[in-house]
Amino acid sequence: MKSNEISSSLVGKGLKVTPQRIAVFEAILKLNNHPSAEHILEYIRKTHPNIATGTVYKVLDVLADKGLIHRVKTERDVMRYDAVLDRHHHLYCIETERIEDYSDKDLDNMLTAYFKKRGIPGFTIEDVKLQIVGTFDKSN
Amino acid sequence: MKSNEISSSLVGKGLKVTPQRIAVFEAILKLNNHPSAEHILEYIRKTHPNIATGTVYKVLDVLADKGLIHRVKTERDVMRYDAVLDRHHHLYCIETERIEDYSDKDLDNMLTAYFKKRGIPGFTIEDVKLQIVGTFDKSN
DNA sequence: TATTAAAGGAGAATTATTCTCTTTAAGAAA
DNA sequence: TTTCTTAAAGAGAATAATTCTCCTTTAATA
Repeated sequence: MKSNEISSSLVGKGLKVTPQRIAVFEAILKLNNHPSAEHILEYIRKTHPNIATGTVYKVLDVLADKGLIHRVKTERDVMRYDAVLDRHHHLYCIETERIEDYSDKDLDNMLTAYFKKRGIPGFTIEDVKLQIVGTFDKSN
Repeated sequence: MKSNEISSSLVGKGLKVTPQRIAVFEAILKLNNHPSAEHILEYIRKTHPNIATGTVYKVLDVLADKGLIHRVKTERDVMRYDAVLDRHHHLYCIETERIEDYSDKDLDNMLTAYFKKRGIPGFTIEDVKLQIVGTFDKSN
């Protein structure tokens, strides 16, 4: 995603385009392994040394609220972030703190069909996300 | 689960049985809607007014590490806890911070069969948990 | 009952995040 | 382009959850 595409998606959500917002968005795209706010800050400060910590948190919040990024949570860790590019689930490594995306169209279709047929009484489903917990093989 | 059963499960994990550990475990069982550390503290202090905050956190940590309870995370919220009684998933309400358990044997069987057949290259699956996001119907 | 390693208590410290208040600048309008 | 308005950014204090340190107590075992 290029800088002007980022601008468009901000405008599309009725948000003002600012250098800080573009920087945060670019950082999340670049740091593609679910960076924390701190990772993002560290990366951005290379090019924007004076950006305020609170600004990065505010930008992450507004981007997440508008659905441009996702908040990802770990069992132990602080909040982490994820650009919303396509539907995917997450692989969580028990041993390390590694998180990877996992996309699986067949799985999604199966789940959609399942819940369409069954539903959950008293609850309207918006989204179903899998947390697949386990370990990455040593060779990785 | 009675107090002596809690004791047995602690012993079974090689843990010493202490009044504090029993109190924390009992609180999680009693406060069955995924209490936070603060909820647990508040509840325990009724009967154990002098328990140290750090003790509760340490007990939660050791119970979770030994697999006697689960850590549950919300998108926005602090860590919350859950007694491990059976396999279940979670319903997250977008509008409120409500979290409910969702058990579904058929779903579990379907997922187990799916991943048994397909697997994930380079990853050994230990557990698959669903986060079902949506809204509870008004009548609830 | 004496021993000892594990666990608990107290409170300071840390860390991620939010808040408050002021200043700046993006985007709309003149 | 300049002006205006309001959203956004900056700075840093405040907060809240959690962890740490160090000392004391106690559960389990001999």
